[in-house]
Amino acid sequence: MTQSVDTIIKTLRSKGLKVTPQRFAVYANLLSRQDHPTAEQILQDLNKQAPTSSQATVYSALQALRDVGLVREVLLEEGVSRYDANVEKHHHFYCRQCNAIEDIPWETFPDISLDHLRPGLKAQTYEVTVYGTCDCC
Amino acid sequence: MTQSVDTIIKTLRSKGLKVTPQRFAVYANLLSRQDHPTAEQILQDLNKQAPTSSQATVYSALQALRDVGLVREVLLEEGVSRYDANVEKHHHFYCRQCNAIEDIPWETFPDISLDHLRPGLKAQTYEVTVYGTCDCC
DNA sequence: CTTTGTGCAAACGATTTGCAGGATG
DNA sequence: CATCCTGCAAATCGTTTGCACAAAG
Repeated sequence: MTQSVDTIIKTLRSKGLKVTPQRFAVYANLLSRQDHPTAEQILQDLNKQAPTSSQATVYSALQALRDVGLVREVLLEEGVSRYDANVEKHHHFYCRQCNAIEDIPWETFPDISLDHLRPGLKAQTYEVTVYGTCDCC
Repeated sequence: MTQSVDTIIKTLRSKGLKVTPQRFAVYANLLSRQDHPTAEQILQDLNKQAPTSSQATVYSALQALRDVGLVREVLLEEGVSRYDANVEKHHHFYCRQCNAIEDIPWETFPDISLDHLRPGLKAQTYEVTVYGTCDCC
């Protein structure tokens, strides 16, 4: 999942986004982690050593990345958006104990047929969310 | 899904909740609708004719109902919690156009085996979320 | 009567916005 | 050099809380 600086820059440019240190940092940070951090956590992480980004900038970077489809928003915890740089089809596991979110590979479950939905609903995609507890809990 | 006044009162009592007009109204309102309203929408609805409940009361009623398992919180829209009086196992359809949320009966999809999750994850339940557009969109 | 619920207004936390400077393509 | 981005502070929105009063069991 970790990519070279050049690749990241090319990806951002290919989506028409100007490459700034802050935006690069947000996206690179997200690509480098396997958890699903909140905007606040990313901000903390980026400013751990030295201040590099402001709050508003992190929020707007995430918005831009989401708008161009490089980042997905995950709504599983009350009150906060969490972010995921994995935009391939996949499912999620949510730990009710520690609120950890983990990706589940798409192939883990057999494909579900959406043919039996009530007529009138036009389905585009689906995903499975599994609730439980993880190792550390 | 609509139940008699008596049944609703008995249900609330059976969960150890004091039956007040406001709490009754919130629960009855939720039972009577098939959409998945926000706290704000319930408040509006209840106070449409005449003011019956305050904002804080609706929020605390929803909290109480959720705590005893009579109501489920649905997190599919950014920034808001929506509520569902259907606490049976079921799936959800989310309309990306109008943000409508609709229940999908559990039997619509074949049961998924959770046996192939990475070892270490203890699954309790799962649910499928289908994204698409609905009739009116 | 004791406990729990209600209502108001103020407090809160996550996210957004307005606007003046700065950096990018 | 025109456009888009950054940072700050103030604003907004959903939700929670403190506290005095009222109602339920």
